[in-house]
Amino acid sequence: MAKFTKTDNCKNCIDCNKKIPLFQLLSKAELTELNTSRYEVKFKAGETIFKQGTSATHLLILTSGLAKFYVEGVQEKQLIIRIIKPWEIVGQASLYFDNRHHYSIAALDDCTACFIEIGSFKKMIRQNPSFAEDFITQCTQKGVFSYEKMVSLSQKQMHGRIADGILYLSKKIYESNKFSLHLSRQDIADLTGMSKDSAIRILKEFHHEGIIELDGKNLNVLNVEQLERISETG
Amino acid sequence: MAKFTKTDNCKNCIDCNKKIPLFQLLSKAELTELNTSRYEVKFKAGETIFKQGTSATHLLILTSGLAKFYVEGVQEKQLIIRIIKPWEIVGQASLYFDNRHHYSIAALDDCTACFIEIGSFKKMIRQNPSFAEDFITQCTQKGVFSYEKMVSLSQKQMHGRIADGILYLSKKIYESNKFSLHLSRQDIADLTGMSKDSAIRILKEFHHEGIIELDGKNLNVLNVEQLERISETG
DNA sequence: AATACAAATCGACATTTGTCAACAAAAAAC
DNA sequence: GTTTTTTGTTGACAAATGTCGATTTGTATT
Repeated sequence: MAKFTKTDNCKNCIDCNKKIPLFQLLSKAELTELNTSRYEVKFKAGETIFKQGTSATHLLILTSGLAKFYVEGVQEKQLIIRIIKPWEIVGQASLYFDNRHHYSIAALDDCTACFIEIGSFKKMIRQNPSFAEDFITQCTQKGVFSYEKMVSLSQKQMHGRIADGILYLSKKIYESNKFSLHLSRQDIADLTGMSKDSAIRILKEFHHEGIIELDGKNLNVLNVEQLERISETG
Repeated sequence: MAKFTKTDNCKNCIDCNKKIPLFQLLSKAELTELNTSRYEVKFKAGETIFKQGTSATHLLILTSGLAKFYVEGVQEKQLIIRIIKPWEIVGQASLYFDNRHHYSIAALDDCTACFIEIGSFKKMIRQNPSFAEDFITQCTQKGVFSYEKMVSLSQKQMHGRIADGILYLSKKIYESNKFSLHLSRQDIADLTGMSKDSAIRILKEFHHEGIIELDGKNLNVLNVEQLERISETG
């Protein structure tokens, strides 16, 4: 079980101000108010942070570590929608809907998570229009991202989907061509909607063709352009 | 080309009040203000209402007819995300993002469309917190819908996807077990992420098994429970 | 009614993808 | 350091799905 601990990552919401663009729109008084309702918990790699179907009372912000955001599909299969990085606000989907988590989140790494009570967050939305606007912007961006993901999952063949997955990790998550993966092969399969065996096969193929260099968890993208070409042609 | 016409469907935004829940949160003054920036256009079946990639200056509300909301994927293929009915507000995704349409909308039927200028809509969001909240609710609902769609597209086999498609049309769009389809077989394929030939095959199969009755465009869902079972098992 | 054209249908076949079993490698537990 | 367990890897095969061409049906036009 996760330990309930105060950490040094984020002593106070007023500090978060610097890390989270959305919070820069809040006054010091508002940040102080958010701070009173927040608490922080540490999770070990593999632990579940949010479980699909449970009730949603708090929003989540990671202050360290990485997590996977996934939905539980048919026959125990997971579909990883995206990877969660520090300073991203997670939980919008449940905010005004039915107060249920419609997805699960699990730590890929040792994580520190800050939880913000939904009520106080909603209050900010009501009283601070700029905050509301920025929040809506984030929701709509996620919408566009979803459409692209649907196209990838439903219209591209395995090579295209793996290319999309690698490009996503490289550009959006690790922001580097060379990185040490937090995902297992099964996770990569769940991210790209295929069987683990197929994911391994395509990764190996890319490796042999010199598009990537993959040794265990160490991934090095050698030819971004070709990955992008594969992504576009499907 | 679409004719620019005033119609009787929606003479005034103040009437829309009755049809669109979101608009019930607006004061008469606010509705009047929205009304000044709106205009109405008729589209014939097949015409494009929004084209992916063009700039988004207005939100759309159908006052009559049906339309398909789709993204243009790889190799000219379309992925139909959902069907648009009258009194639903469309265009959120572009509102605060980059003012581009990230999807296309085409009339499936003769349609009457009401266009609301984005600026005046944004003003309502800033000045009316309840309006903003309700709007956010809609965005988050769409998010949850997207996750379910991704699971359907990526984890279910053709039978499950066709079942999902039929259930969606029956429950959400036509709100009846028996209806006259506005979609072509190709559209059904684009909605469920498969080839036209495969869609036809599965539909025929369902027909022969007595799950549905399908004659041309006339669809009658005979066994909802079985469709739901097929949807769940994938 | 005759024609033209698009949509729907179907079977045969090719390709893609998943499954399974066996094994190797790595990590965790002892 | 050894054992156990998990994770990764591979090939052979089976199942799912797409493609193609031929044919039929339906719809619009003359």
